[in-house]
Amino acid sequence: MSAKPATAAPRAGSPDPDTRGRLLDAGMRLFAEHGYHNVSVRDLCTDAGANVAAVNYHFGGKLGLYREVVGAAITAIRSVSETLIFAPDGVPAEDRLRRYVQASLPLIAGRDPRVNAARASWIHQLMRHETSDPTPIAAWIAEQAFMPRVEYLRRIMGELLGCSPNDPRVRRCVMSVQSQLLFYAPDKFRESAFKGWPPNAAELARAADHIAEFSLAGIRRIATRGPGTS
Amino acid sequence: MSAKPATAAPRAGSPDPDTRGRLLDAGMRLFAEHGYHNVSVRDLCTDAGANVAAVNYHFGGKLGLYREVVGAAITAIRSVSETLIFAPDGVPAEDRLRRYVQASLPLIAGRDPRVNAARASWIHQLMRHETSDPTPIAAWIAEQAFMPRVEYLRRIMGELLGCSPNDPRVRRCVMSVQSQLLFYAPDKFRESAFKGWPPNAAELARAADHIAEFSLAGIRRIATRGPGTS
DNA sequence: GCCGGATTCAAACGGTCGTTTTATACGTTC
DNA sequence: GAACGTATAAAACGACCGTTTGAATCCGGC
Repeated sequence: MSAKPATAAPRAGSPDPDTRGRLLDAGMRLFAEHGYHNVSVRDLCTDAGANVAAVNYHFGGKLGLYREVVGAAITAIRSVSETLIFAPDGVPAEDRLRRYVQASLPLIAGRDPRVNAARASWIHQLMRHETSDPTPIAAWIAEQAFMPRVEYLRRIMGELLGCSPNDPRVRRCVMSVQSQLLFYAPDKFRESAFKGWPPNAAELARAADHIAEFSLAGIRRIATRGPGTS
Repeated sequence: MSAKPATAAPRAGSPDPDTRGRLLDAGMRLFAEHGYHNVSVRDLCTDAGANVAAVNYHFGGKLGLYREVVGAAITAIRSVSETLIFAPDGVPAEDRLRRYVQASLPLIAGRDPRVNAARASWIHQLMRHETSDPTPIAAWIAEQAFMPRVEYLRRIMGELLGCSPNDPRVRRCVMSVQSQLLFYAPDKFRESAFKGWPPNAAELARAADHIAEFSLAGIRRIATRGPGTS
């Protein structure tokens, strides 16, 4: 399978669109679908039309390919966060929360038509796999892909509650919102066990509206109670 | 050729406290910890001090042992639901929801001192594994262990919202509450990625209080909006 | 032509997997 | 004591795993 010249260095600046690229693509799809541990090197190479040895040659091993693919997904999700989820500080906190919820939910569920569906929900499917079966890079994924959005939510929540972002109520309200959103991440168990799952795009929009209003009311209620302990 | 001894009762009334019982015990601990796919028959037999062939002899295979162990856990969790989580219909709906949340959370997190910690959080750890890597009995687990509590929550929610349990708002409020609770299920990813996780018993009690008040306010807010669509 | 590095390939490595086979010991019942 | 069903034990089965090997192939530069 050689129709490409592939002039100079293999990984430095060269385009190298052949085997290496197809392996990255296959890794993105298969790892998201089945998780790191449930995809074999032979699966990847068959899908990419490459030889079994290609993964070791180009990435130094299965984990090397995983690392690279996760890195690409992280930069993708961070740029999506900046453009679609976050809003300038001038916007009222309530509206920023609504936007956060409305934009996050289709992204988490992998159904945002504006972005490559695979690339968008990728990191969430992947984190769900890490949840029960962590790889060596689990902490790195959390720090790079997850924490920026949590920090953003914490700032909003501090404003809504009228307290420091370090108040324990902030943390608990952040978890309340975030847990409702993550509930919609692709989930093989719910898909196979519950009828009507996953929800379609229209239902997803209604769910986002529900989560925003439900949570804003909850936050207002928590704000009326004194600062909590711990 | 023999997966089951045909004639006499190998499982019914016979004491058989030896290998078979130790395998069930090992299965309960190891499957909950690592999930079905990440525990090998040799792990189980080593832990139980049995021969590799014992699993096939007593349970007809690895899946047979899993089935039996899950069945025991399901009857355990259902009896716990009856005694600790549910309340009679006479109790006001708000109080029933509070009780549901307060009792569920330590159970889901595996930190209820009143019940065998392993047996209690068992089914939740297990469902988390099924989430990313389902076994053939995933749907059965959901139906037997999960749906009864969801149905109970739906009745409460119908009362609180003042509408039929079939109103779509009921379903969405149930998911809002349930997602906040399930967020606290044992989770290797969060453990390895976030400091301060998992929360201790005191923080867990505060979290339950937070979830109850947060959710009750959210529900009251949703109740003021007309019946939703879908 | 030929060289040298980059890439691909078929084959095999050692290892673990779930399961099966074969043989041996134990406890009853005849 | 012989026969029989039950239970455990050691060894092996075929399949798959991630990785490595070593030879074959390509291609620009000499």
